Amino acid sequence: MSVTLDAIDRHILRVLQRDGRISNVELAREVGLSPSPCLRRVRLLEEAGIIDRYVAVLDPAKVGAGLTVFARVWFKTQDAEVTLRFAEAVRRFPEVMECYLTTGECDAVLRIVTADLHSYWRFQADHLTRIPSVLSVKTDVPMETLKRSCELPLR
Amino acid sequence: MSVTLDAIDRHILRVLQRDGRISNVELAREVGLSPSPCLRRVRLLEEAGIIDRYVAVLDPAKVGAGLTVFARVWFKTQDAEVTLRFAEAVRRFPEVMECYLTTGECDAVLRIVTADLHSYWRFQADHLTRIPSVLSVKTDVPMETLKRSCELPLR
DNA sequence: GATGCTTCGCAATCTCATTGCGTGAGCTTT
DNA sequence: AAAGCTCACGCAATGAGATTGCGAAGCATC
Repeated sequence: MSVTLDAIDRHILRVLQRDGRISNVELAREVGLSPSPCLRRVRLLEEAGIIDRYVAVLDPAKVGAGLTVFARVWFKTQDAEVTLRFAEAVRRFPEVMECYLTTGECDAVLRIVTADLHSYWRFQADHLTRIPSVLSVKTDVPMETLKRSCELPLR
Repeated sequence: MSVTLDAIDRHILRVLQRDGRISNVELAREVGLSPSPCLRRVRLLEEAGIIDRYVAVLDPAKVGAGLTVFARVWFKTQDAEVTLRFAEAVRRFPEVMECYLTTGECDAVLRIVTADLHSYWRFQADHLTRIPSVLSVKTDVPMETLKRSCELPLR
């Protein structure tokens, strides 16, 4: 199912990326439609998978997830089996927010979220380095987060 | 305003992180409350800033943002002025999804989202390298994204 | 054991989501 | 150019859910 996005669709998506719980009545007003065609467009965007889902965004610091650590991972070997096992393991840990497979310097980069450094080291020792695929881990702790956005650019 | 999260609050947050548009009636059923105290808890979590906001999550590939590139940035100098200017510039670009200031190898790491490699190079040439603070940029293109989650771990 | 505090559930009201239907604009065909 | 077709719009009715006030129950304190 292919949907070509017109200006109104993009306007809807921009608004919903900022406020996913806006009422349809207000959304319609913002994009210059009446409620029913507006809701119809939203439903089409959902069915087309363009809107994947709606989520609540929590304040990391207030739920004990204030620290972001990047972990660069080296694998023991470079085969499909090892990669698959690693992917499965990584999916289980809620602390792992993002995981990318890379070429070059290391084999994978993880963004890991914990309460503080102590929690992180415990996570690394107890879980990360115990994944059978993992040979070694190096960590980077950013001093400051300048930006973290969920809003994809449209056009 | 400090709110201590009990088991029900964490349950609510877990559900809302998965489905930010669940009706209050169904949310109440899932966490084992009646609708009114459930809604009251949600409102308190919002007012306390624990729930920061609600957003629609789009499919990057379907809105022309299929490529993730990590850009490591080196600054010309290391003072507050340069950092501040850089932060302001970075905030303006919707393509920059995340930006971290780091120590060690480079000065900043950016996660940048574009449609494809061609769009990325254009963005880098036209915008990124033209930020006055920026001395040089090196890019890392992950082969594969194994995980990208919005859900913070609770407890 | 009484009092105060907190959080619950119930009920009433009101807003909003949802669906069906008629209308008009734009495009194709003849 | 007119007729026909399609698509998206707005309106209206209905039903579901959000929201608020109020009384009751649990728990701690004194």
